[in-house]
Amino acid sequence: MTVTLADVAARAQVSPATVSRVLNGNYPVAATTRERVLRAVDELDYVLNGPASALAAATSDLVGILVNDIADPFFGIMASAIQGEIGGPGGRAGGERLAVVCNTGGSPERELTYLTLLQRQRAAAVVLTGGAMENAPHAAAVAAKLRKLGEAGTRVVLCGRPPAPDTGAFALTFDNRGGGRELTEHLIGLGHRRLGYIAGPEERTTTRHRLEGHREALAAHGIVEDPRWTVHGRYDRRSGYEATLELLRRDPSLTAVVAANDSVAVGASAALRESGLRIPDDVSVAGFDDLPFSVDAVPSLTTVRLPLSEAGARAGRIAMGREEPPPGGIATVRGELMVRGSSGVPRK
Amino acid sequence: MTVTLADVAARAQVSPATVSRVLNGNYPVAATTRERVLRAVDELDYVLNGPASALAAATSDLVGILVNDIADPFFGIMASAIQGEIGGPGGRAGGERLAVVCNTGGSPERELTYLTLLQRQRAAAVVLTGGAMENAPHAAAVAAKLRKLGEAGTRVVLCGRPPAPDTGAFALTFDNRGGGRELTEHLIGLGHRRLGYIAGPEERTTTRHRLEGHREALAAHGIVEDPRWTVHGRYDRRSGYEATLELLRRDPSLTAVVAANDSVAVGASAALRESGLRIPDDVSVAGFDDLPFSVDAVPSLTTVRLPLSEAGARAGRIAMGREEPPPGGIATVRGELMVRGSSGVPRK
DNA sequence: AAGAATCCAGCAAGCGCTTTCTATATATGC
DNA sequence: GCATATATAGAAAGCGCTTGCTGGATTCTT
Repeated sequence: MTVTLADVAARAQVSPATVSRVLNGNYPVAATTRERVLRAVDELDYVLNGPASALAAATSDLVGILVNDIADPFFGIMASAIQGEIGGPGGRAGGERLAVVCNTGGSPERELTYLTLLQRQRAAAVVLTGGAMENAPHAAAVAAKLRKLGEAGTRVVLCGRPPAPDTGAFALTFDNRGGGRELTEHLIGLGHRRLGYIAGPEERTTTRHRLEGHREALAAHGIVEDPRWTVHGRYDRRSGYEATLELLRRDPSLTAVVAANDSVAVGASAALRESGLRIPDDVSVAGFDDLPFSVDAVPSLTTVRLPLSEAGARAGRIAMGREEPPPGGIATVRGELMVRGSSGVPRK
Repeated sequence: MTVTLADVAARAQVSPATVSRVLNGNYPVAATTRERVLRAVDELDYVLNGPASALAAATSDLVGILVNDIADPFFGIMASAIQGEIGGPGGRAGGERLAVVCNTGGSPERELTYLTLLQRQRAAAVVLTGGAMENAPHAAAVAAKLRKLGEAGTRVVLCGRPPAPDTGAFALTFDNRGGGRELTEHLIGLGHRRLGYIAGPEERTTTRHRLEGHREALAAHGIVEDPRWTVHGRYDRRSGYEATLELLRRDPSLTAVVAANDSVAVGASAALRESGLRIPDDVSVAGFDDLPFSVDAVPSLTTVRLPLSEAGARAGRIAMGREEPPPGGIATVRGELMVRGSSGVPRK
């Protein structure tokens, strides 16, 4: 059998209550007693039973982090930053929390199931990262879940996600629309008038906002968009590669390709190169996020930097109640345009 | 108050026991009764209390995945594959398990603390990914923990990590040494005789094995290594960049740079380019892992492909008891040499 | 058609901890 | 020195669920 609190108590010749108090350090215990208990714990190699503790105390030390794709550094970086603030192990004693990353794979059902599982575990906090699905019934279901979680005392924070009104969740929203606009404006400023756009998956807020920003910029400069200039795909390299080929097929006269994110942009670059086009001489390329590899692309990628680490850290602190939530519960995080080698004046 | 089993039972006019059995589906319940219970669950929006359930049943549905750096796709890809097999949500009903990713940040203490936390939660399984620290006392502590976990019924699987003898853990080990040897042999075959090596952090099995493979290849071809040719660093781009500058300073006559992994290789490439050296005309570059971005590097990166996804999936299945563990509990996973544009014959 | 086998549901005893309340022992005030 | 605060430890009542056991109602056997 595994060692229980009672065993420790017996060995230290105290009551179970005392052992519990020593372990939790939330009640005065005489130094000599504490000493004795600690020794017994050590000798017996006792490990607290988490579920029992959670049940009795009606609290848990679990913090959930939901990500769309854990293999994507975009999420990895945020998750890492969040986890860093959760303390996880490494934080000072007592505040030991198990930060767990849950990979939804972009599936609405999994997102919901994970939320239920976390609710079931009575998680102390939940951080949802990245764009939300825009499917109406699902959005409503998620909102309902978040409200429930909040009511049960779980702190809910959205990081890089639009606010969820009436759920009590705090939101750190990325200004995807603004970033998209700025990026395209940069390209327009260089002289581009025929711009292809590789969008992310449909029904995702991130996809829509970035695309809207792009279109705002076009509209602001009186550029009439050709419907053939937009292709939807996934947020990965391969998708960028294929979409670019498609774009080129539809309109070989494009002088710039704006991608939904950096991975897509890298795929796009590969497709352009293989099509015999030089970057940026023949076609300019732009990404979004400024992931670590973007600066190493050749030529280095023009993109919009999102402070993923900073935002994640802040979300983590808010989730832990260690930082004041933003006024109104909502804060907008801006991106910063990074002009690099992949964008230049259009070819004649 | 939150809804409890008893509330559901009352509403469905059955005993709590029956509700529990309906929910767990491990005991015969009349169809009409089940129907009634399910309706009550729905109407009350009941969510099982995880800790209570885990306590009573003495089991948990938590599966832990330990990674060194969640922001690194190397781990992200494995974690994703593991989680995919854990079922997590998405697996068929009943088998719902919460796969949680724990980020150790490469810190021995955090690794240990996470293991304790998982032990505390009575995790159903634990998968440790990536290289282990070689610090002796720590290794012993981890081994002891793993043994304890195993004894408590937690299935322990190592993925991309050397076996931990006498712990009962199953191991899917990457053949880092063999891969390193093959890679360097390729370079030697091209004619290189002066090869720089950017190793990972010291006291890590992955670092050591790859380096040993490299040296085996050198030795096998009678190449005497200059101590100045090896630099240690972290497993990231920046480290590769700095180490390469250092390498160039120490011996500008190097004709090849072998990196501990792809990220480091990309950083190395950047440093070489900025130093006015062409790849591979002036200096060849090689990485390890074959992460997704490696094929997009310019020139594309010669590297050793590790089947991260496949290995992770297999580890996940073994952890879930859905696949026979390898004979002897240990399997070696080989890498595959990917010769691409970044390696060529040495300059004259 | 009576006894045996089969179903299905309930009772109740925990699972291992936390915490309120109570009891004892020592310290403090006047 | 006696009454009153102040520490410290214990007793015991759950927390919400699972499950072995029990028993009444059905169905099967011969």
